[in-house]
Amino acid sequence: MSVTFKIKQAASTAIKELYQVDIAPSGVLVNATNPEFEGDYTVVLFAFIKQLKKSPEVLGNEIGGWLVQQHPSMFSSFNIIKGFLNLVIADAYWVNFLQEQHSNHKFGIKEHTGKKLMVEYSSPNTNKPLHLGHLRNNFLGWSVAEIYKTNGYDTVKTCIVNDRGVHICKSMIAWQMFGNGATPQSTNTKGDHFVGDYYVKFNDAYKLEVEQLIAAGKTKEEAEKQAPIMKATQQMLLDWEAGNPAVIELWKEMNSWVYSGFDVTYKTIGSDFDKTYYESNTYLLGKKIVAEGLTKGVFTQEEDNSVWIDLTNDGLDKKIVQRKDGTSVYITQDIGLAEQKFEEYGCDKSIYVIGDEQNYHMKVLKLICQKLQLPSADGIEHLSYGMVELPTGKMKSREGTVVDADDIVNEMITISKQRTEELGKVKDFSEDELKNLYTTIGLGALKFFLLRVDPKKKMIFNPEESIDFHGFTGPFVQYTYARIKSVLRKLEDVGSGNLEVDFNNHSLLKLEKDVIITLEQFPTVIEEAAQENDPSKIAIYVFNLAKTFNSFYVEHAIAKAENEEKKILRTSLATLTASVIKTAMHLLGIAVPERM
RNA sequence: GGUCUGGUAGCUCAGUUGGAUAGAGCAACAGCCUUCUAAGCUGUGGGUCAUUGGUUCGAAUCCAAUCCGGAUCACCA
Repeated sequence: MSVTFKIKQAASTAIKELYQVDIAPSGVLVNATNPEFEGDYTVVLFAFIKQLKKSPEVLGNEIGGWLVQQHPSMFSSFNIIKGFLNLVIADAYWVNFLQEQHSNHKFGIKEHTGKKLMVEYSSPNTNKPLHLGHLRNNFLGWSVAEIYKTNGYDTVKTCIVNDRGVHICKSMIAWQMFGNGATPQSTNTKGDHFVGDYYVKFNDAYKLEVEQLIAAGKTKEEAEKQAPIMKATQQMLLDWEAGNPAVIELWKEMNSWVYSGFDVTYKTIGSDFDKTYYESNTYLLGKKIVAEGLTKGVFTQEEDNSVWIDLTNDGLDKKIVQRKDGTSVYITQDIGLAEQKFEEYGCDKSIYVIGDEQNYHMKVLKLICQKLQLPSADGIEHLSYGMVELPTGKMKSREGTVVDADDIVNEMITISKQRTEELGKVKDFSEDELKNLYTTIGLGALKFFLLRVDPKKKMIFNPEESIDFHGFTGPFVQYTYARIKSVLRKLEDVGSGNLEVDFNNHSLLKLEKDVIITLEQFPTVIEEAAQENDPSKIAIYVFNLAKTFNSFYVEHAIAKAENEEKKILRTSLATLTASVIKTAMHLLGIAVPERM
């Protein structure tokens, strides 16, 4: 149980005992004490003065006095400034906390709750390679799943691959026209990039044809419709849907190239999935649900046989759920897939990691599922994230301003190699160890950078300046970890004592206490991160912890502490800090090196 | 136009259900390595929290209006 919650409880009890008034613990506001005043945590009294008809001073003295008297092991003293009751937590309390947790490698990790979470993330198209925006998606999805795992959930990570449709056919047509039988192997190109190149070639050829048609007197609209390459593409989609063997064969082959490319990228960045759904298998889903919805009266059928739902009473629009030819539309497929997922896994909650341009779609999806009273409905949550933009604006593939995922990952690894070599601290590492270290640091920097920002907000990526290895970054936290481990290794050599020293009357130094207070907040932060589907809470926390520890580290010696008692205390402090950093970074998908 | 969303230091971002003099990092400037890893630490400067009004003991936070961005409003996925 967290300190702040204990304070809330104690204050609630105090008010009940002193004034016979019921105030729930959650109704007590507890903040960290402002650094200029004495105290660790502060109870804000303003909310109670009206109800209890006492001045803040009297109230503070009575509650503060009661707390110190009733819980001497927790509160050592108090003071009142205006309506703020500042509480000093007893050093013995903090020391006790440290003694209990210092060797607990699972500090902050909760027991299994039996609840199940599904996270759908990544969801690539198979016509081009991944870019920076996909990385944000992948890192968020993986991290959120891990955060829930730590909160006691069983998790299922899924991916829906958008493997069919016009965009795929574009790459296929371009390959038929310009490929001359080339393959990723024959050109020594990564499969997803290989196919992506033909997607670009398609667009170039299409643009040219449209220009020629316009020059021949067509309107822009006519030209776009009549361009031969576009007509061929649409014909190919029809052939695909009709099951034309040659088209299906080509489609399978080109997709397999893309998957082999994706596999490499996923392996590097650490994305993995328990279940992959393919849209080519799910795009016909939902018909049964439409039929059920019609009998339930949730949907209505028009004269042309198309089926609709009217959401105007919910502040939304009318939505089509089935075309007049009886085929499903996007939203219907999603409803069908939601049901299929629920039937297969029965998760309590299902988080969709999807860009914020689909906010409306996701709102409609959940609402329709609720109206249909599908069991999956209430568990649907949209983890909506903002776009990654460049200083010059949005990334546009046409203008060549897309930051390719493989490129940026490689660049980060290269930079981390340079920095590491400049510093020259790991010259004794083997080739493999060095390679691992560069990857750990490079990916750490990239993941931390993309996860440290509130997912809901769009973010700006400046290739020159954004990637830094100092300050609020992954490598800063990794470095703090490596430095602690270095100290601990030295302590092992000389043999450190255990915690059997009597700390009852031990008084903590300011910087020691700062670290312990921060450590104690970790479990609460993990809970908040899950509640809000927000890994940035973890990133901000772990940076703050590393910073606080570093301030302590430069000021006070651990291995060469003033006396044995201090040495043991600080060793356990460092041990727990390292452990929390490791756990927290893991929640972000970031590894921590023993040395760097 | 309707709906949603954002505007905080030169730049990138924090800021819990309203709480004390609005915080970090980067950049700038000034310091700290014969002592546990300087990818570190300490300090300085830097703000009309878009604007205006309202709610109250108290507003960056809540409400209203205005200004400026972005997303969305497909029988595409």
